[in-house]
Order: sequence, then structure tokens, then C-alpha cells
Amino acid sequence: MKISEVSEATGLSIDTLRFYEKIGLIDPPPRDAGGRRDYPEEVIGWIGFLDQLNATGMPQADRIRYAELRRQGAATYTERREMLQAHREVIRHKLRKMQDTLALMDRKVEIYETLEEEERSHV
Amino acid sequence: MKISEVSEATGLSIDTLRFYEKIGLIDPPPRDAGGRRDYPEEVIGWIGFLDQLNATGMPQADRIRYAELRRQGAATYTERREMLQAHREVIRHKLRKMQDTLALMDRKVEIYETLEEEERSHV
DNA sequence: GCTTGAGCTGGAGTGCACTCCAGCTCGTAA
DNA sequence: TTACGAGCTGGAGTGCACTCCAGCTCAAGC
Repeated sequence: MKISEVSEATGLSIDTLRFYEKIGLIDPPPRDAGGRRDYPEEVIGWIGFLDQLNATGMPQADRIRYAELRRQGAATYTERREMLQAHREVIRHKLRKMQDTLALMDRKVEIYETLEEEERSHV
Repeated sequence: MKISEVSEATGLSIDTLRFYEKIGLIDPPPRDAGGRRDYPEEVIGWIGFLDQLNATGMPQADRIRYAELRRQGAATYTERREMLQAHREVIRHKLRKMQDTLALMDRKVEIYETLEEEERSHV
């Protein structure tokens, strides 16, 4: 896959793809005859996963660490599992906070509706 | 309340409190005889709310906008309600993505457990 | 064979959200 | 009465995560 196709498929900009490669989040892909990156299809899934880690607040440094462990293969299964378990707890915590805030938004919206009603009534 | 007390109570640093005042997230509190900030107790609740907006990903600019509307009183109820409703949708969306990622973490942890088991067995 | 467009590199620049610092004042305790 | 600690101001600095740029190469179509 050409870099433009990967960009299209993942929603990451071409610059971001090269940046991710530079910092070690994406393996340097093979190059074609003209020296251009030729990504394997699998990179799409990997980027999607990185994106999920990102969207749930895993810091860059941790994602880089995970990518590094992944490159090292079977010897790092345990450490990778532990990272995911730790991140799972972070997500659970955020989830609870989000749910609380969502409930608060609901209450506040109702309060504002009442206040707007009052404003309208004592014109 | 002294700035150190507010810092203590909210978990924001003293620098951040002054920074929030500068950008308009917190109303400039009255000063004591010596020119030091003397915050009303209510600021704690307001900061807690700001914190929730923050933790659920509302950008600074939007929080500033909300704070500004709040200062303008009853005339801005509708706009504030609309902001909170919009943010509620953002939260709902994030919540779904988080739940998906949580489920993925669960699956991946299981996969790693299986792989670790296999590694151990064919010593 | 020349133009066009995609891709390349190394490095500089950006925006957000703080965080730190120098040098000052003020109130309290020894 | 002086030493100390808390707080003050304006402005510079930081870290993260990109984003942009100049100047280059290469392949393909006219």
C-alpha cells in the first residue's frame, strides 16, 4: 500500500504516518524501486489499534513501549499483557468518571430548561 | 479562602489557579488588605465542574466560552444548555468507544494468556 | 524529453495547557 | 526588627503530539 492509501484508510495524515514511523510506533515498511514506502496491509489494523489506545488516553511513550515489545515477539507476551491490563483499569476509571459527568450533564440540562421556562414566564 | 487552600481542595496547582483566572475560567476573586486573593467557597464547586468538563475532553476554548456565558447570567441559559447538550453527545460517543476498547482489552488479555500458556508448555 | 504530481528527507514551527522563574511585597512569629 | 514564608506580577519555558516547509527525486503521461 502507498502512504496515501494508508492515510486514506486510517484517517492519519501522511505526515503523521511518517512521524509515527520515526518515533517507533509503526515499523519502517519496505520501499519500492523508487524508494517509496510500500506498507503491508496489516498496518491498517495495527494503526486502528494504536488509535484506540490513543483515544482512550494512553500516552505516546506507552504506545511506543508497546510497539517496541511487539517487535520483540513472543518473549514479551507477559509484559504486553500487563500493559493492557493496566490500561484496562485506566479505561474503567475514565468510564466511571464519564458516566458521572454524563449524568451531571443530564441534570444540568434539565435545570437550564426549568430556568429558561421561568425566564419566559415572568416576562 | 486563600489560594493555597483552594489548591489543596481542588488538586489544581497555585500556578494553574492563577492561569485559569488569567484566561477567564475563574472569576478574579476579591483581594484581602495585603492584595492577596480571597476566594469564595463556591469556587471549589465551579472548579470541580470545570474539571469534569476537562476530564471528559471539552477543549479549553469551550470551557472559557462557558465561563464567559455564566458570568453574563440569565440571558445565556439557552446557549449554556446547548453547549452542555452538545458536550453530552461527545461524551456518549467517547463512552461507546471506551466500552469497545475495554472489550478489546479483555479479548487481548485472554489471547496473551493463551499465548503465554503455549510458550510455557513447549519448553 | 519535459512537465506534473506523489513521495522523500531533515528540520523548523505550532497549539494546547500548563509550569517555572526572578524579583517584588506583605503579615506574622521569634 | 528582622527573618521567613506565602503570595504577587509579567513573562519565559516546557512537553506533548503533531504539522508544515524547502528542496530534492522519481515515474508516468503528453
